[in-house]
Amino acid sequence: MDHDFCRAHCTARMTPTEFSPATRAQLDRADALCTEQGARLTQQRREILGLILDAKTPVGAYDLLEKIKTPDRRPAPPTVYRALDFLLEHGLIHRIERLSAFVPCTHLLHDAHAHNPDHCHNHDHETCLHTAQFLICKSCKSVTEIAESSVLTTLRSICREQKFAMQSASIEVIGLCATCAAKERPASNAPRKQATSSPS
Amino acid sequence: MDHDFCRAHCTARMTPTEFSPATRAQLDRADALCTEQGARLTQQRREILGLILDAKTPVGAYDLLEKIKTPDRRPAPPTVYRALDFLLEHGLIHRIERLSAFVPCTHLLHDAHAHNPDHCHNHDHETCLHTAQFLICKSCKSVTEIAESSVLTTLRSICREQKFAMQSASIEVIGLCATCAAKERPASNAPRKQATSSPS
DNA sequence: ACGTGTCATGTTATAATATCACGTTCGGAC
DNA sequence: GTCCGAACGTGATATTATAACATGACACGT
Repeated sequence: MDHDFCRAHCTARMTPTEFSPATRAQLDRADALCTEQGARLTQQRREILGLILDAKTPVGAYDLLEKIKTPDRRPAPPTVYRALDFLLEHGLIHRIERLSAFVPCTHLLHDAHAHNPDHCHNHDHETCLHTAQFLICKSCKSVTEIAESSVLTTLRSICREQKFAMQSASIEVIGLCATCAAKERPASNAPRKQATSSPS
Repeated sequence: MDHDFCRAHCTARMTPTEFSPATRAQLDRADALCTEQGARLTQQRREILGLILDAKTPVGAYDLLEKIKTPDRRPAPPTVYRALDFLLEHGLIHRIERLSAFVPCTHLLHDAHAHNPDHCHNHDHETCLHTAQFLICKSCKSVTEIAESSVLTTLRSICREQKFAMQSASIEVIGLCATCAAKERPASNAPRKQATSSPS
């Protein structure tokens, strides 16, 4: 049948998700990083990473699983988890523990000089420490990665004192982002009127 | 029947788990804290808290569920989760996100002057911020709560800058405790950075 | 005593997240 | 080509968490 014939030709898959040029640029950078580490950013891993890059909020494993389904292809959870493990190991994404969800690491998001190793204050690849800090909005689930190196420095010195061999750390601050905080307090006990309740 | 008669008397349950005097003292303090907050540390919550206090490492919800089972009584998950929610809300335990498990808050563990509110540098009850920092040993799962208030202060100021309304934070450092680190490195005198490339 | 409200608990089912085990395929080294 | 290890497919299952609704226990006013 035509169908089989077609599949025999397009050996593995239909063109997967199409990403925007900006996303593709980020993916290409990720690819370069992997190559440099002697790892392969396969099509599948690339697709998962692209979806995480494009999402505005953290994405769960099963969300990803849904998104990569096609009429031809119904991947199972391990497919996604394997890709996520790879991306985590290579420092391309972070896991937000509080949400059981994933976000891209900022060093992929910010512009193209990305490859200069010493612009990464927070990603100390020397010591294999892939660590970051997040502000997580309880209401809209948005996540902001912050890079306050002093926090990490402090933690490191505490660990040294205790002879604790630090490998990584997660710092997650829960609360309300500026936008949501404004919404949730329409006319609270605050003495001042806070205007500017701008709708999103 | 005898059985019904007995139950009518011992209204709710058999003596649940028996705790050591030390644990009981901690539970009594927890009880006092609750009362002060207008909350009730019921028998059930007390039992769950006692089990968490007695455990040497973080305890999972389903571990607790197993432990509170008796021939008479086969509680379901919500029973445990409700107790845990209560204990979390009242600042008696912490959740370790990385392990999906629970540990007692140190202010219950350390001695009996407990009730002086201002010895709690780290539990800013004024602002309802119940936050702590943990060192988690990957190998033995032991967890140490540390109280470095400067970390929290730094985070708070970052949040202020970004107009982020901080409600709580989890800081979890992963690595190897002194004991396990010694075990895992039988004879590494190498000053060079050792390629620990694929441990986990 | 009687309803009534509230907090705590019981019970059944199911959702959401994550891993195991085992077989197949793919890509590169030789 | 042959071989090997990494990557992937697949089915089953483990682990963690919550929804939805019913019951029990107790205080309070009447």
